[in-house]
Amino acid sequence: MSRFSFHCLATDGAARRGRLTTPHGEVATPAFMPVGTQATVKAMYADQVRDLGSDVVLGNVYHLMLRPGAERVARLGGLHTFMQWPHTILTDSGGFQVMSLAKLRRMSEQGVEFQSHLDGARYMLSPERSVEIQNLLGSDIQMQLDECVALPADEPEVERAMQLSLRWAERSRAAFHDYGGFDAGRGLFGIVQGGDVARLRVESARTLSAMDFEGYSIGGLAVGEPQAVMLEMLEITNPELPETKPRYLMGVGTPDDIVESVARGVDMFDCVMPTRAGRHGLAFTRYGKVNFRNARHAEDPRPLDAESDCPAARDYSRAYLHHLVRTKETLGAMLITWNNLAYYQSLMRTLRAAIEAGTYADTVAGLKADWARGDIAPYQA
RNA sequence: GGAGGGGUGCCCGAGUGGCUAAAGGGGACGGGCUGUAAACCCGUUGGCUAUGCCUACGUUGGUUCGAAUCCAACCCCCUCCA
Repeated sequence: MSRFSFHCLATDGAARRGRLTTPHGEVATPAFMPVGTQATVKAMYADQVRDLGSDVVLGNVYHLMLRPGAERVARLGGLHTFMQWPHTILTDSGGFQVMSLAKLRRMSEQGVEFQSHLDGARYMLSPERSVEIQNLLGSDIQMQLDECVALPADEPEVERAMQLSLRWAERSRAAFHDYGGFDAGRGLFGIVQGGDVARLRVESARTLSAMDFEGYSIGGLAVGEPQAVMLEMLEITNPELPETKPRYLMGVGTPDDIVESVARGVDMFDCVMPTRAGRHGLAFTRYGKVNFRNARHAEDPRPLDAESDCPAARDYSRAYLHHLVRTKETLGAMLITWNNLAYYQSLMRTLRAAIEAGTYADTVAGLKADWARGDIAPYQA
């Protein structure tokens, strides 16, 4: 079993090509990590997710503590065994639910009291309990409990949440040792907060850096602010983080967000975009987005992308995908999710190769030109 | 032949005198989705020479200041009885 480690293999400007090692394998960075909140990447087999080139998937403390319960997962052999994913797992601490379930929680210095969205039962999630749960699950890359604030927000509110997150970072760090995460060779990431306020971002990043985490997450972005603001925050934050540690931009994003963030030194991403949008009939391709609900696909016999390696894109007609989406058939969600994750992972391969080759800027320019060109011409029968 | 029930916008369906171009579904058309309370959510959906007018609740006629709503006749559909 290997311990958590990170090595930078190449750089191109601020962009970094790296390799992250965890007890469950290696992760090529920049990496996109599919979201598997409830111990499944929705509409996908674990083997498929792996075959597309995913080195990591996410799980979520909040959802898994409610069902099936962290202790139960531990009794069943841990999350890797439970969900048939023998590779690296990253877990979110529940910090995002502080924002997304704002109406169902109460904050205190001690932690967050959630009222379950399932049955109304009350659960106390402290920084210590979150780390305990992540270790019960057997997570390789763990997140401190933090408070994620939706933007726009007033500066005092952003600062309060950021300072609280720093205090929780210290408690999480201690708990990570107490619950055996460090000894097991796992990693714990501190989470930079500070909203859209440069001063707060810098203070958060510097304070966390001094705590010597295995990696650093950048949270509280893509939560309502324009992309330009997010990118500006990255430019301010990343130079304050240790060069020797991985940087994870939480919850981001669109293909464009990803290429721009990699250019600013981000190593890891996760986002529900490819999976959720896929279930909703929206495909991501090298020539932009394709909305399969639209009537124009109804009699188009062409595949989504004849040159793709993914069967979902290569072997099925657009007319069929349109039909499956229209009829809300499960297979439609499966195929488009499959295509989307295939596209995202191929994009990440492209970015990694470009950094190695030192051609990142040109490569991204080419990608953007293709996206801007849009979908292939309308079908003429 | 008799008794009862019913005909509403693309479809189903609510509405039983004015607040009704007509609830709610569905369908159709489009948009959104960023550490997943999301196989979900949100718009639009009669026409026009548009702060108004026209057409429209089976058909025709009537009552009324005003009718999808009340009355009459007729045409269809359903159930039961002969």
